[in-house]
Amino acid sequence: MKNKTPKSSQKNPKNPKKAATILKAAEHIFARKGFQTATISDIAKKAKVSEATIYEYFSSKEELLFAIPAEIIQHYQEKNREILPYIHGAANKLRFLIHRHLALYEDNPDYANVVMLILKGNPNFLKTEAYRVVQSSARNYIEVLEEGIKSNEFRPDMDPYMIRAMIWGNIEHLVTRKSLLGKPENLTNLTDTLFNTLFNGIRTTAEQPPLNINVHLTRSE
Amino acid sequence: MKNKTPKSSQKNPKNPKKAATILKAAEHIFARKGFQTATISDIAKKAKVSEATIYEYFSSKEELLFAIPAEIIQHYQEKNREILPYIHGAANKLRFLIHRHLALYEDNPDYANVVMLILKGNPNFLKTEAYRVVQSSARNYIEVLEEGIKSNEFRPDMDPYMIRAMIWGNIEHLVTRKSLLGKPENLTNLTDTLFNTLFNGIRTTAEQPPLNINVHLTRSE
Amino acid sequence: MKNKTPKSSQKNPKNPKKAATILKAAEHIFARKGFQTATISDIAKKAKVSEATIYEYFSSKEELLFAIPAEIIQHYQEKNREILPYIHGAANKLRFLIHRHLALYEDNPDYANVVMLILKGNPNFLKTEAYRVVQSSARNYIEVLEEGIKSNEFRPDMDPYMIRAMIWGNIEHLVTRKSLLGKPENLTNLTDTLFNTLFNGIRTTAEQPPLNINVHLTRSE
Amino acid sequence: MKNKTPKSSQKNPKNPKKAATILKAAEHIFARKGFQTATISDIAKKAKVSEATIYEYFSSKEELLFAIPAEIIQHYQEKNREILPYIHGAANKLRFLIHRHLALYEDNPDYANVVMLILKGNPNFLKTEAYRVVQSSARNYIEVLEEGIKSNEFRPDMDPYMIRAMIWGNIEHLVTRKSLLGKPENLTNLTDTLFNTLFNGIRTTAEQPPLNINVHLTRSE
DNA sequence: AATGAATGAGATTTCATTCAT
DNA sequence: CATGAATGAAATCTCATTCAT
Repeated sequence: MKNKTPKSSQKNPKNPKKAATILKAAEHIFARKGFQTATISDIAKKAKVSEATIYEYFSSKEELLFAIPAEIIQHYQEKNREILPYIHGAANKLRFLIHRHLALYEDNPDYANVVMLILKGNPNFLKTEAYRVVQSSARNYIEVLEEGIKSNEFRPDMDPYMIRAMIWGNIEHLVTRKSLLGKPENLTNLTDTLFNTLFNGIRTTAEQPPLNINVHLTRSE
Repeated sequence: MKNKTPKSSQKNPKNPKKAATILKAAEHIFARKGFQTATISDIAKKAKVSEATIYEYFSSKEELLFAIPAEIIQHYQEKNREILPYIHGAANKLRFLIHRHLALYEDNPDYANVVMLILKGNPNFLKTEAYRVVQSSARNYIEVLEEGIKSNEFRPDMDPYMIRAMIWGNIEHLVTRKSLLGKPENLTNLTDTLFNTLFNGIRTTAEQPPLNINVHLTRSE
Repeated sequence: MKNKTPKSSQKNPKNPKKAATILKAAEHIFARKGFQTATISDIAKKAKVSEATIYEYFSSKEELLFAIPAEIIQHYQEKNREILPYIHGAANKLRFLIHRHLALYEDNPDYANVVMLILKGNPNFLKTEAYRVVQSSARNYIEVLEEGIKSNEFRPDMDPYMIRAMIWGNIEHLVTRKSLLGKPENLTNLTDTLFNTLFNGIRTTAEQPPLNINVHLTRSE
Repeated sequence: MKNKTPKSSQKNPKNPKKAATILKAAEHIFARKGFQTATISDIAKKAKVSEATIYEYFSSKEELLFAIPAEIIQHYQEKNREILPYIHGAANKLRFLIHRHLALYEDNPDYANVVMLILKGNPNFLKTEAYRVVQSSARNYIEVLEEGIKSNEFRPDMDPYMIRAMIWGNIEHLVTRKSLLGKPENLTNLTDTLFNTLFNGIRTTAEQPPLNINVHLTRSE
């Protein structure tokens, strides 16, 4: 007789405004308490709804967590796709992507916390629709980097995937530090440093063995 | 997050061998199940001791978690400190550090999992003794980078902290990917790619700063 | 067991057709899921009405359950009362009752499930109007059995209540088996077996010790 | 990472006495409140242990329920098997089984409640080990009935399975009535009524096969 | 008359942790 | 030293039920 129906992970958006309220509350609480420590009760209180109401909109605590990035990342990627074509040159595009990436986290510190401290460590997130969008936004980098190679702006021997890992890793490292230590107060300011370092490397130009050309002017006798 | 009275965080190492067994078991279990999902019972079973015995050696589940990196990171850093002086040139030292860093995670995949997916998201880890060692190992990078500036191997205008973030972030990004997706099968192989990119940047050589041409006009007698 | 204020147990039959639809749906769901496991939501879906509508017709889940037998048993008993007078002889009447009893469950397997697996275990059902009708239908048996005693068809020393318990128990046992195990595929076919066994007992006739009467004819001297 | 181990439904009998205490408490509470209405908390209070302790011994509320009949039915059946061989004649054996059956419930009214009102309606019970024993005890009846046919004590045309259904159903009907209505105060007293009715039927003796009268005419000398 | 939306009210279950032996 | 046994303390999640529209 027992017969659990496999709960539909898609709840009807009865009242989209309330869903958004709950999501914001969840983001706030998760960002401060972590996933396990945060309770549905905390979130319900913050959102000023009953706990049961949360379950009307999200079928589990984890689904609630995973729903947090969905909209923001979607919007982020759409805007990227919209603007990129207007930017000239792969290097400029790359700088733009880096800036956007940093701004995303700078403008949404709670979101940054949730992503860096909670979602990144949760393998189930990989199965999420939101993660699909993350992947698609990662492709931006690859496309721009390949464009730069074609246009001769970037070294042809570089591996776009490695470069992306470098950028992505750098950004996430900075964001995580900010989340945990508050240290790099401002993130977007670092856009140029990051870009320039990546673009030029750290080798001192002087290091490039200067060509010493000794020209001996000899007076012809 | 939860922050109970910190108890005697130093338990008598009654039987160091058993402590090590427990730690290995914990690493194994945590790596596979995550912190919350893993149970003391799981770990006890794996270590073939009773749950109560675990509490003889570690005063809480979280302390057990934090104890995992202690030894490995200590040993890692000591070896770094030991070898570094024998390496000539900041660039070579930097390459060495990157290699060691990648090897650390490559050689200890369970440890990598624990660090990337669990510890990084736990703010309490920052208060840990082990984290102190992590910080000290982070200083290696700064020292080497500063040495490189002094020795004119690296650009004087670069920010060592930013460069370190770049390297560190890149490495952790790669390691996390490997933990979650298994993707970069081999990590240490990437040492040179990472180093070279960082060293030379991605700008095509054609656009590199113009050669310095020193013209010495010598009057021939 | 739980016994909340009994509310207005008589709801206005706003739309009798809809009430019937809901009842059929409830019977279907309860029969398959049991009382606790079945949800109002399940029933609402099956009946294609909203959950709130169910509460327009039935004031609680339990009242809904108890409403299921009401009509069917009423109709069953009315028909019994109607036909019985036309049957000649207590034995024939008894056979008729058994047949009807078996047919009731055979023709309504969902109803059989609900009665055997759910209602029988619920003490609150005894306070129900429907149970009153069950009792009155039980009286049929008593009346017929007593008639049989009077008419000398049945042993005068038998206890009608015990006999009824025997019949009733036998039938319910068979029906329950069918509900749970599907085993006696056909129920009404068993009417005669049941009746004959009851009527004749299981003692072999040969077993009745033959009376040996020795008659000595003596010639008077 | 999530990885629920499929709980072993066999818990170590750490302390058999405590397990028995819990079982008795559960029987008591379930008998009075029904399965759903009874709470683990109720049972824990009655057994004077914590709720968690109950879960040390039984892995779920339902398993706790199913554990109730295990021992009692086992013991019941063992005793039956032990005594049966000493009884002479199928009829006597049958009377014995009926008596034992009634006594089982008479002597354990809480147990009777649990079986009649709760277990009988739970299809999962059929998958239970205890149910296996019930089945084996049901086989007693069949064996005795078949023996009676062979020995010519019982009619050869009777269906043992039907007869068993009759007895079993009758008994359960009486026990259920007693559980719900308290009505047949005494159960074992009914043994003979039940047996005799079954044995002789309810047909009036007048209609029974005519007596055999042997008349020996002897000529006196 | 019908229902979408909201929630009150708990119960089961899980573990980390303790303590007496 | 080691551990078997016991439990305190919550948290998630489920539904029957209500009410405003």
